[in-house]
Amino acid sequence: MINRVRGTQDILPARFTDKTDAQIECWNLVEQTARDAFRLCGFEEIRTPIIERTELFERGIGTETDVNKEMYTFEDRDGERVSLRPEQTASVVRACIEHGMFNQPGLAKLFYIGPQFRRERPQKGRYRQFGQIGVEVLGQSDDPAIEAEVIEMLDWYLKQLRITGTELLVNSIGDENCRPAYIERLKEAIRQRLPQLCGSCNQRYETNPLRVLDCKIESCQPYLNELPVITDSLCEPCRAHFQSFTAMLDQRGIAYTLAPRLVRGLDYYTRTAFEIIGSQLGAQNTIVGGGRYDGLSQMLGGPPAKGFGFAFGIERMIMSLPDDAARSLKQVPDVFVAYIGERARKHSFELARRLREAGISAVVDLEGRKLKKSLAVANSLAARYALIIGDSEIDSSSYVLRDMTTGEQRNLSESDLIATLRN
RNA sequence: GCGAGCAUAGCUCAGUUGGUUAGAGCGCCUGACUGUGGAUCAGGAGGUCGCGGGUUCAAGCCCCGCUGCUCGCCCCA
Repeated sequence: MINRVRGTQDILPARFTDKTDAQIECWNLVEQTARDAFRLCGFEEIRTPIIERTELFERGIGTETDVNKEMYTFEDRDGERVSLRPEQTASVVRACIEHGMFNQPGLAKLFYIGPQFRRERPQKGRYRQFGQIGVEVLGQSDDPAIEAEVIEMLDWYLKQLRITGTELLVNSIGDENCRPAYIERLKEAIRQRLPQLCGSCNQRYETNPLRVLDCKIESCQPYLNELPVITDSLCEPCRAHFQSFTAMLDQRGIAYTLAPRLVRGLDYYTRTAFEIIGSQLGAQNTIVGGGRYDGLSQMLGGPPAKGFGFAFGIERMIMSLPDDAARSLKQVPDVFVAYIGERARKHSFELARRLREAGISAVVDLEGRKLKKSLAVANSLAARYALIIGDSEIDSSSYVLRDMTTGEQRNLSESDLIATLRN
């Protein structure tokens, strides 16, 4: 017995599993709804390789972080270091640079859907291979209208999925002009409180002071509230940008909460950062994270370009879905064709082909079962109708169509049959 | 990287202070019903009790090691 590798999942038809984030119906719902919602706003799909040069991710993330330890990295036969993508923003920006997409007029408004890989300890809603959907807007403009539009689109998407009870948190984390000075002020303030703060806060004081701000430890909370917030330290352009952004959310009637302690860990993030949190999952309650990353293109060796985007994990989105979300999506055949005898069997295959040509999904018994067994299979597949064909049906060119819900049966000619099955 | 829990049929689980042939429900197969599913009834298949070692007259049960899974912590691009 060879099992799947740790932290990966098989996505099965719902009738084979109760685990919603392993049901193909849920995945299709989340993915298809995204494609539809994003297309309405003029976004175009992009697919990038799941394998990239390790350097691509190291540039943006830095080599010494333990993010690196969580990458699947290996040496290719020719000695090149490659990694399974741990995120996709860098890949999308790389593709834009590589194909000169910034040279087209207007913005590149892109979305992607696909697997990503992080070698973490698996736990609830967290896998080593996980699905992610993301949106990126790249180009020369950093107009806050881009941010408001993207968030409105995301809001619409969540509404389409009937996910409610979410909260939008927004913040500005400044840029290279105002953030360094703020970080110094923050470190100074943290230094005063180091003895009172928890162990990981003490560690983050050294490695990533901004992250102290979103420590979840209860005993740290009173001290965190005393720390200076970045919103008070923004330079004038950043302050104006953020004000304009929130004003646009107001105009669009999108509710939000100012979250001055919402931060991002990496250097290329600038200005607007946001998250959408849900009530479903306790401490791990972030459903969507996003923000502006104006520094990334240049960091990857491309032209100066502004960027804004978000991403979310598909498994976690599925867990936020209402319970009945995927029920209507179960794929059931329109008709199951059952036959009696060898002559009818041949006839069934031909008839099934004509039904399929008419756009009707038809499943024929391939096992030579008795009528009774065929109907039992039709029942377990939840087929809407069963078609019963025997010698007398062939001779009279009139087939028995059985409604599997009511048990009602009608005799129909082939053309009436097709008309009925098409609804 | 750290911690906790779990591992018995396809699935969900029971299995007494260690006792002889390891059970149930659901599902699956066959039949009652030679051309009618779901309901009922009768029968059947399916298990190296995760793996390896130890204790014992005797281990699914106790002990040790390993592996796997799950859930936390850390981290979260």
